[in-house]
Amino acid sequence: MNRSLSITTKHGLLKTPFFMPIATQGAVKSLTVADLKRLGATIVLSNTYHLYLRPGEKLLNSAKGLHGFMKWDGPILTDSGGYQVFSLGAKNNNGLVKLTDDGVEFKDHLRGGKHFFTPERALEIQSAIGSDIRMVLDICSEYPCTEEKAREDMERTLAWAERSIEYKKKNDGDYLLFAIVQGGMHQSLREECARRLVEMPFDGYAIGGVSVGEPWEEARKVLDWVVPLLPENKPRYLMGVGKPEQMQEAYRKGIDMFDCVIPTREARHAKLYTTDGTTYGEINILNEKYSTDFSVINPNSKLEELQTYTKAYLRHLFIVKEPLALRLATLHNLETYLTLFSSNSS
RNA sequence: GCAUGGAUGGCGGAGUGGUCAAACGCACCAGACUGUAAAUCUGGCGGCUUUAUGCCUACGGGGGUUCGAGUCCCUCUCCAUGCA
Repeated sequence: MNRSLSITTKHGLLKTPFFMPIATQGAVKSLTVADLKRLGATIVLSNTYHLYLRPGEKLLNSAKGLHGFMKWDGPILTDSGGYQVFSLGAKNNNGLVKLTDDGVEFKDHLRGGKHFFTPERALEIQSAIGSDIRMVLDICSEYPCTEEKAREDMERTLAWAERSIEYKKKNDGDYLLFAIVQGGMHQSLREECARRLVEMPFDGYAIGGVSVGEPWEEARKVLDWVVPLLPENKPRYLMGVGKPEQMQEAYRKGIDMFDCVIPTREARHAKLYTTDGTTYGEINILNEKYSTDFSVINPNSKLEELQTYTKAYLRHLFIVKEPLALRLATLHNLETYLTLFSSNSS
């Protein structure tokens, strides 16, 4: 079953399934927009919290949004900052984040200043960014999480989803709004959350609260509980997952959209994700055995640099800390990730 | 030739009588990373042993003092600086 949907956005038509390279701060680290086009990226993901801190809404407004600023003319999806509540706060329990029913108070990680995000505020900032697909502010339960805490997070996520819908109705609504299913690793919560969200008129539904440290088996179960409850005709987005095989499995289970920091972050850490078109592998290019491996980085690449430069050369660039290493590795991993579904969807 | 100060692991550099196979860097080897506080973090890094609170060899060479020396003494070699 080759599930495929079309998603219409202000900046073009998207065809699922697809992977979204992550441009948290308005750039896919080490790449240009032209690189992204060459790689065949159709959409990028950016981040409300980070862009709110820098460059800030005011500048984004005068730059004609993130599209105008970074010169990407395709669709942009923005995460709401919900994940930063988790990664800056809940995950470390460092007092940077305080949750209430109304919203979340942050101490930002740069200057320590206080900020208050509500679901409405998160959408307001996303409007300054001008993203095509906007995520509701949610609460990502940590792993592991008691049922009691997961329910509290879920109830807030649901209430915030409702408020987000209201906000969209009252304001310029020329964008797609996605809800996020939470509920930890608890089947009843996940199912309840999905059912209640589906009753609200969202343009798409994401599954959040996975890839937070749980074994893949757990995430797989969440997919099995939630996906059947989501509407067939609306896009389903699995947030933050994952390894190539995990994404393909999730696609088979009915997921349409993916994002993950793995290809870009790990590229900068010298891990290369390889494929021969059917199977996937990982190599640490820093390993000594590549010091004399003069085979090219990827003979099947559509990028000239990847079928020219050798592995031994790339390893050398990493060792001497040449910035070109980060760029080549990032190009390589994204190419692998962006061709993940090219055989399934035709 | 005299005087003074040095000589420590691949390199730099701690250490002045025991808890030193030797801090900390660097280099090297390996691992981690899943809605990016991440060009980051973790581990290893004399030899042997599967492991170890294990054994062996080690702080320029040789000799000595001491229960015990990288640390104290004598001597040799080399290096640096100063004076002849």
